[in-house]
Amino acid sequence: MVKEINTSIVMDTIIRHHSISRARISELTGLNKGTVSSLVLELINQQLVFETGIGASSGGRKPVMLEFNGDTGYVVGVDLGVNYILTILTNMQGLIISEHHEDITGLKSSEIIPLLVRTVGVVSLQAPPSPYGITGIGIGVPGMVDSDGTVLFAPNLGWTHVDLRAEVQVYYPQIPIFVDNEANMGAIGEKQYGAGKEVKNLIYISVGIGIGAGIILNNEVFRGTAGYSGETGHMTIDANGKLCRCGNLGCWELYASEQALSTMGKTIQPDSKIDTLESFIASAEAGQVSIIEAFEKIGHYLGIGIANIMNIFNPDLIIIGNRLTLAERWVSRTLRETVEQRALPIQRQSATVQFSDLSSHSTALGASFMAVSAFLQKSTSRYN
Amino acid sequence: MVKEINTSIVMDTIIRHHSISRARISELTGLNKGTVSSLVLELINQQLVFETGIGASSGGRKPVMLEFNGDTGYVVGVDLGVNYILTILTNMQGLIISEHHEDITGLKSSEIIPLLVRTVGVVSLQAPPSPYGITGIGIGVPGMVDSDGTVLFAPNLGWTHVDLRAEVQVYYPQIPIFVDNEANMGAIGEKQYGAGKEVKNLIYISVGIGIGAGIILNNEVFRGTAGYSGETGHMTIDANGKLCRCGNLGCWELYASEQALSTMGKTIQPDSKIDTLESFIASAEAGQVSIIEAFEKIGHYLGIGIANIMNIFNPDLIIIGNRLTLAERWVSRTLRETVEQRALPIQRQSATVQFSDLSSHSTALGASFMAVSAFLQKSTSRYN
DNA sequence: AGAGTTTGTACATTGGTCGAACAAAGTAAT
DNA sequence: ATTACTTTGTTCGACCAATGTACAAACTCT
Repeated sequence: MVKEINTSIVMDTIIRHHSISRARISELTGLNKGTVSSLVLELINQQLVFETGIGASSGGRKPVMLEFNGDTGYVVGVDLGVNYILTILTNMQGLIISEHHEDITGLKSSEIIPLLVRTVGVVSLQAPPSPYGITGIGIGVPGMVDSDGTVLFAPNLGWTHVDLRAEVQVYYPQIPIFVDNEANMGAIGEKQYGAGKEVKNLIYISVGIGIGAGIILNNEVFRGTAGYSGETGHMTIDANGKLCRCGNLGCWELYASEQALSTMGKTIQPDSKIDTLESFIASAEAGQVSIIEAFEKIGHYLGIGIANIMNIFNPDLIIIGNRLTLAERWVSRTLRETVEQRALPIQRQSATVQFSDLSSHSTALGASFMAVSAFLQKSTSRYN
Repeated sequence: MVKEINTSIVMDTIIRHHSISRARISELTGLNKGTVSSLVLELINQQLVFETGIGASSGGRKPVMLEFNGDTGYVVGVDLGVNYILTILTNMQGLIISEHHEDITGLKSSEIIPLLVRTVGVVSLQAPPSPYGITGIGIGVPGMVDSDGTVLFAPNLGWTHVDLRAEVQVYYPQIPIFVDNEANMGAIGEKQYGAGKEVKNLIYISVGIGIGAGIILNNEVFRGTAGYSGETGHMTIDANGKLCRCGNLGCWELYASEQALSTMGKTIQPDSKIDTLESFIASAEAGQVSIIEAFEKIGHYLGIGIANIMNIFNPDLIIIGNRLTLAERWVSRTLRETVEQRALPIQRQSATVQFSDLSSHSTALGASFMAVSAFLQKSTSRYN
């Protein structure tokens, strides 16, 4: 039991430092040299770690460097979007080995899951031979997910109470499957592989058709009591504002998402069929001032909500992800100006706001990391 | 190291169950009977626990019941308000032994600390003889406090960068002192002794002149990266609303605090000197409709912010504390109606909203508990 | 070449939990 | 009352895993 914890600590240290000697692990963790030696031996036997060679001396015997064996197994990460499925195969270090993109516009919900399973199959076949094979599948979904992997409500997919984990599990009975909200997965992705590596408290704001947030506090995802935290899109920012379909007035996402953009677009060009984000971007790139101004307005309103989040959480880092990052160029300035004006000075000092590092891969990478994390936990526990 | 953890577990179990046998502790914790026996023996020797007698048999030998010795020592909790100091002496179980209230309206900040120290002395003298004596002092302050116990900014006291802990420590060099934000202390108080006992995620909303929040997530206070979380009073709820002195527009506390009430009062009766909360309450009790409507409006706006907090955190419980609880009668209805209308249905299902259980003592009790908690941690650790 | 460093392993020691046995104290049925 | 069965709490040896010490190996520096 103590051993499990120590094994985890050693494993984490090796992963974090990429290449490290036993002696240095002992220093960093405070564990005895002998203890480290024996734990490392077990990890090597499990093929989770290997010796890569001799390092540079610091005045004495040269150290034997250890590395995490990123290719000890592979995992699948799925970003199930409103109109696409992005499926990736990564090794244990988040290196993308294979990637598959599928458009699902117009598909019925009953067709989506089989297709999703098929894409998992496609990328899995690209996995090189490895000691552990495919060790897990993670899936990020645009909706509320409970702790059993059931999608309770995904408005933009039209799903209610779909037991996604169970349905996928049928096809892969042996492989652990993890389903979570797309914003949580995005937050995990950024924390692990993106801008949030060095950070304890980060909020990932997923701006697509609506707005959701993945909340990482003290290095762990905070899901709330029932798993429904992060519904920031329905935070009121205008007490007497527009009516949202949720019943509330002045919800943030009515002012600062693709849906807001679409509403603005209708005012600008009532009979145009410019409606997708891509088409707005094209117009902006072509220099259409009214569209650029629309983006700037979106940036402004994003800033208002972000200032709120700063004031409430005092995070290290706020990352803006999902589709609206495509418009960073036009929303960024007003966003930053608004945060500058509106957040408390003391909050601005400690927090950074930035757009996603991993661009469109945050969620898929986060999903794959959930599987990696579970695998490592199992492997370093006694009963595996 | 393992022993410390197990000792803590045993101690917690005893405290939580008030009266419990060794056998039952072993069952509940999963620890071996022999292990529990030996750990309990040490706790008894430390006078933290004692045997209270024989319990009821469940078909075999009668158990020896164990109880936490609440009177093994005493702690002081201070609620430093904007115009009062409330100082209490409690035993280790939060039982108030002595209480002292002091009005500080009009006092200069240089006079406050000596007075605070004096009140601590007054209540301390009421402590009965005990094995450990006064084991700690906790102080809740209406402002931002860093991890060193320095009050960085307390606008309503007019304090900037006051090293409160150090200044009090001078008078009590041997006693550990804990300084934290008043809302954090309130949240701790409610969690430990009030409505939040059974709950993992609770947000305590302190509504006084401004609004602050104490955030408890997964049973622990969440303070944010630099310790400035919970500044919910400056959450924008009206994007184009009134200008706040913080520089932002439409801050929550402009619409839902004593300061909001005071603003409304000026509109209702421009030349009246009815300005304090107490005078508004007196008017409402006298049946003055315009004042009652003002309270109802406050309730409405409180509801808007609370719905936001529900949507963001998905907590088990939201507790409204501090001065405005005095007006519960008039704000409660509109508050609940607004939350009902505005929070997502799924959030309302899992969360409860209520006014403070401990009325005006939440903060002082929370402050005293911080001291208790630190004492127990020290006592159950090896080096004490 | 010799002295001093650093790395990693070997082994006895130690702290602390666990399991099993057992004594003490009770209940329930005959 | 006697007997059988439960439950509680302690004792004691076994065992697991971390620690400290010693030491060999490998290296640097003078």
